[in-house]
Amino acid sequence: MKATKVPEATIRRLSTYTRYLKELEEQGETVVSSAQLAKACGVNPAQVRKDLAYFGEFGIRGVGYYVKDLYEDLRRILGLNREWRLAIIGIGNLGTALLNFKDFLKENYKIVAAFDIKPEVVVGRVAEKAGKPAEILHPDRLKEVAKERKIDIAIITTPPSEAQKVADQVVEANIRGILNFTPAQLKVPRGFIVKNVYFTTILDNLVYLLQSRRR
Amino acid sequence: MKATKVPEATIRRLSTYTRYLKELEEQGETVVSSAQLAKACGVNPAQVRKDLAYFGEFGIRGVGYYVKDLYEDLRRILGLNREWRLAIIGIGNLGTALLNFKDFLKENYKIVAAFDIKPEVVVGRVAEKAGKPAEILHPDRLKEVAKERKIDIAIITTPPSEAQKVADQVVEANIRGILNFTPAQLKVPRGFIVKNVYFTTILDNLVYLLQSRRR
DNA sequence: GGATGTGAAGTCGTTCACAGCT
DNA sequence: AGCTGTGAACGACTTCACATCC
Repeated sequence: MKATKVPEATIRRLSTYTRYLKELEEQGETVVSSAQLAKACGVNPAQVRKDLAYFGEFGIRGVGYYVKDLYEDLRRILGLNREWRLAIIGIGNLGTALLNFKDFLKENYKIVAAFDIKPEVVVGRVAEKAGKPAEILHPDRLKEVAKERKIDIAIITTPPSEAQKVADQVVEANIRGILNFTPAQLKVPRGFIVKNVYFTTILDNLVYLLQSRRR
Repeated sequence: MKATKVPEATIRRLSTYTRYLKELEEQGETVVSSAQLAKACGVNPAQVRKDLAYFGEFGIRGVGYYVKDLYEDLRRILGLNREWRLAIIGIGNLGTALLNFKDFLKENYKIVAAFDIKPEVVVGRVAEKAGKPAEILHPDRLKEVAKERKIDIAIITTPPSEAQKVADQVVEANIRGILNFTPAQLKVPRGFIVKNVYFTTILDNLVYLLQSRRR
C-alpha cells in the first residue's frame, strides 16, 4: 500500500478488470489469478499485480484473488459504489444518443438533466425517441438546476465552437467533472476536471496506423 | 528525420495540431511558433518540436512554421489527404447518432454503408432522422459490400455481447481497421488494427479523479 | 535576435525476477 | 508447489538546454 500517485493508465485498466470480474462472477467463478485476468484484458500479469498494489493487498499467495471480493474492492476504489448524477449539455445527435443510452451506462450513473440552447427545437426529437416527453432546459439555468438536482458531472456534446462557453457555465455552476465529447481544448480552473472523449482523434489515429503500415 | 517508431501519443497530438492550424489558417495567420502551438494545445513547446521531428524538418529557425504548409504536411503524414470509407455496424442509438454525425467527421471521411441484424427494425428510425430513406444491410452481406464499396474502416456500435462476432465478420471481409465503441476486448489477427473508444471507461476515470480528490 | 532541431537528462510506466506467504 | 507482492532493471516518452541556422 503506497501513497504514490496512481497512473491514469492504471485506473483505466482497473475499470477493465471490473468488467471482466463481473462476467466471472456471473459465471459463478470464485477465484481468479493475475495471469488469467491479464490474459483476458490484454496486459502483462505483473501489470495486474502492480495496478492492485497501488491500493493494497487483495490476493492470497498460492491461490489468486476472490472474484467477488476483488470486484467489490475495485468498485469501491473507483468510486462506482455510489450514484453519480449526470447532465448532458447539447442535445444534437450525439447528446440524443447518450440520453437514450442507458444500456451502456452502468447502474450507478444517472442522467438527471438535459440542456440545449434551443429547448423547443430539440425537445421533439428526444421525446419521440425516448417514447415520452422529455424536459430540455436552457443552459442559463445550469447553476440553479445543478444545485437542485445535485449534478456531479456535465457531459458536453455541443458543437465545438460552443464548448468553452458551456464549460464556463458548468464551472460557474460548480460542477466539478466534465466529460468533453468535442474536439475543443477546454480551459477550466484548478479543482475542476476535464476528460476528453476524442473519437475524431482516435479515428485519425487509426487512419495513420492503417496508412503507415501499407508500405 | 528518423525511422524510429512514432509514439501513439505523438499521432494524437499531431491530430490536435492540425485542428488548431486549420483555425489559424481560416483566421489568415501565416506563421506560428512551437510555443504558440504548444500553448493552444496544452503541451510543452519542446514536445511540439519533437513530435514534428519524427517526420522531418518543417520550420524555419528564428521564424517558426508556415501555417498553411505545416497544415498540409500534417494532413499528408496522418493520411488525411485521401478519402476513407467507413461502415457503421450496429444501428442502435449510438450508431444512429454517428450516421447523422457528419458535422463532426472531417470531409475526408465518408460513411458508405450501415449494417444491423434487424435492418427492417432500425431503418425507420434512421430514415426519419436523416430525412430520407436509409439503406440498412444485414451483416451477412459485409464481405460482398466491403469489396464493392471499398470499405476501409468498420465502426462497431453493437451491444458488447455481439462485438466479437461482428469483428470476426469484419476480418472475414478483409476490412483492416476497426473503431470499437463497445467495452469488449476484440481479438483480431495480425495485420488488422483495432482502436477503442472507451467512453464508459473514461467516465469511470473521471469519477475516480473526482472521488479521490475530495479528501 | 529568435525560434527551430536535437542530444542528454529526467520522469514515468512497464516488465522482470524472485522473495515471501499460504 | 504455486501465485502474490515488490524492489530493481528496463524502456518509453517528456522536458531541458543549447548549438544551429534563418
